[in-house]
Amino acid sequence: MVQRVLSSRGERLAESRRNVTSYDVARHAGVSQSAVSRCFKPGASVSKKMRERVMQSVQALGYQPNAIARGLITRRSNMVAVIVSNLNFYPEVLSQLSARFMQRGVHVLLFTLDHESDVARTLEQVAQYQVDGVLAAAHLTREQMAPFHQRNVPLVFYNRSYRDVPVSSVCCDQVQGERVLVDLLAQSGRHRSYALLSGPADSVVSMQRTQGAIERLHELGIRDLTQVRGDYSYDSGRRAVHAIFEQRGAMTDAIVSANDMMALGCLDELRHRFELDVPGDVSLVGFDGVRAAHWCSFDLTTIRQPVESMAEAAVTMLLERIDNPGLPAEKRLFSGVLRRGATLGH
Amino acid sequence: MVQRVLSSRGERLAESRRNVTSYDVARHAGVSQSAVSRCFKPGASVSKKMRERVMQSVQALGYQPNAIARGLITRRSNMVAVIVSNLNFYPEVLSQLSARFMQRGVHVLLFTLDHESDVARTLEQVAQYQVDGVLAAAHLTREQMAPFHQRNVPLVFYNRSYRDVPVSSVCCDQVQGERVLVDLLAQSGRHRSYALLSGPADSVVSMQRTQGAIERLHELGIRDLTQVRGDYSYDSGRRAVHAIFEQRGAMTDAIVSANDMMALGCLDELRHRFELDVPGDVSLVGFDGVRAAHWCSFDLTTIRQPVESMAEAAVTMLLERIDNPGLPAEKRLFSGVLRRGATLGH
DNA sequence: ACAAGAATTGCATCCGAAGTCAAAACTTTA
DNA sequence: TAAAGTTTTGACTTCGGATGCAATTCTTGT
Repeated sequence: MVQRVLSSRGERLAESRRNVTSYDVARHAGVSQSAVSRCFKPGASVSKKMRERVMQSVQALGYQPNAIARGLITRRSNMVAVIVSNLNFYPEVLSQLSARFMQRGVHVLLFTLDHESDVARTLEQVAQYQVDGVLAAAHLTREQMAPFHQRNVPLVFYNRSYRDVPVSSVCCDQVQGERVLVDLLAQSGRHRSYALLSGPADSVVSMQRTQGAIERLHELGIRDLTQVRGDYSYDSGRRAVHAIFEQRGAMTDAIVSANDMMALGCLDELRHRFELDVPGDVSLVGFDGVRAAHWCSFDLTTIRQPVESMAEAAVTMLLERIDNPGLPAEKRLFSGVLRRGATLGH
Repeated sequence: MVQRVLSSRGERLAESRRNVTSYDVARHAGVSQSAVSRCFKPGASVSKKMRERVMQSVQALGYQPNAIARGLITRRSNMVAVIVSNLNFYPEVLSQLSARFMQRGVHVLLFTLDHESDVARTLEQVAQYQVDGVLAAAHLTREQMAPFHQRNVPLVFYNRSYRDVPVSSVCCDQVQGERVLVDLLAQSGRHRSYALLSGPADSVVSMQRTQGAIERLHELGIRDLTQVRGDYSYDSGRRAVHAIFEQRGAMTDAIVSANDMMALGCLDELRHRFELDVPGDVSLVGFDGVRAAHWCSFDLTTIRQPVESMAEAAVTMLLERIDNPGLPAEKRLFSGVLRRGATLGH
């Protein structure tokens, strides 16, 4: 049957199954394969006549260069791996990153981690796909970074910095942001009792934020504070309110949440379950500056991460290092932008 | 200089720059390259002794098969393209899709479209990367699908269906969902005047929803309704309220929004700017079932898209068709799940 | 111990584009 | 118009792993 298809007129059919290759174009145009290849390379030495002839055949056959084959020989896949842990806050980040990479003709191989646990398996996959670079919004151990360094695959971290490892990163200054928030709380009302709501135990970002807050509270002479833990989600924010009030009765009148989602959960729970007034009875601050924080129902006081600038910086840093592997590691730290909402007593 | 590096002891250095290949492993283990390759192929004929020897060298050298090279010869990249238009509602979808693909060892090449406009350029890229399949949550014209059909690259649409084109899709039944909502509105209160808030003009989903609502309203003998248009965003929902009241005075007491985000915008604007009671003064329904719709501040009545089932179905359909290109196109339609919140008068 | 059969292994080739280098085709100059 | 110089072009090799097929090794039965 296949035989029959291939005979006589069958060439068409057979071709539609196979991909159109540069050889096909070459034959059609009556030139060599190299010539075709050169027509797709920007600065190559090709005469006008040649280029026209080739392009005509390209059009006629609907030829598309095979990026896989090209990647094999050039050792450049034009793909980067983007590794994100959870998509809670990251949808905004991811869409920024993706858009910016695409704009520069780089393709994104997406890896999502459910529990920051299957990192090892994921990294194996990343390595096999010969990506030109890795943008990680997830925690890697030093050992896990090693293969990339060895193979000269640049690695840029998003919102994870490693104090003692010379690796590039783009971060929002969690500590400073948290200090600003605490100062604001301290100034704006005389709060009797503070509660800190942190994120998951394995989140470095959460740890930094909580630490930053504690540090500043201590400096201000406030040592008496409740600490509870959530998982960054709205629901865990709601639950946290109960945990806080159980620990300290209704004393608590200032809550510092490690992110906006949990803060919104707190806010709703305070208002609707406890029928408390925010900011009348309790002051509340978050961190991130997610969309919902700006909604009229909430109007949360928070620190907005400059996602656009950070994404731009991360993308640029990575691409620069791909083009120039010699560049040293660099850590860029962005300040968050205070957004003063109505969740703060005065 | 390179010469010097290559001489004598330099082999090491040179190797660390280059990737470890199956040849390197073969040499190290004293076997042929084919043998190494076979050790990585599941059902291949390899003796225990051989496998052990090879794997030892693999460990020693830290060999990772090159997925690009493999893809070239097998014509299977093990990558699928996921094309999403905007990430408003899609973060949830995307994380579902990504997780499920990863789980099955398939890699996701992500393409995000800002304006559903640069589809053409994007598709070119997709074609060049030899993906095994395409999962599109964006609108393609028939001509844009053609190349994939020709090259036998399966294509599955997410929430876009094409009545007359035999192409696979997984959709939520927009029309039926909207009818349920309208029925609920009609039953639950005697509304004087309905307003329909639709999404962007080029969104097929929005069109279906709006049409579904209009159809059912007509069937119920309600012809007198206001129509305004938003862009799916919270802010456009807020603006829409003004537009509605400008058109019909304060007559309107039922708003049917084409998605949740805009509905939430309406809700906030109604309550906070207009100081109206929802559901006392105005009833409101959305569509999608996003997380925020469930938050206590809103408790929106909406139709939840069964994202998990839909993602699972889409992934399965695509992978099945990759493994078996003969499978016919199939359209799967999921019913939305009514979520009755507190935004409905009675 | 030896032939027949089954299981392994290695050789050679292929996938599709890119780059090297020498041959061929053009220009310029004397 | 021939020689020298410049630009284009094509033959051939390469990237790294997979696979058909022949050669080899290992079983098994007699």
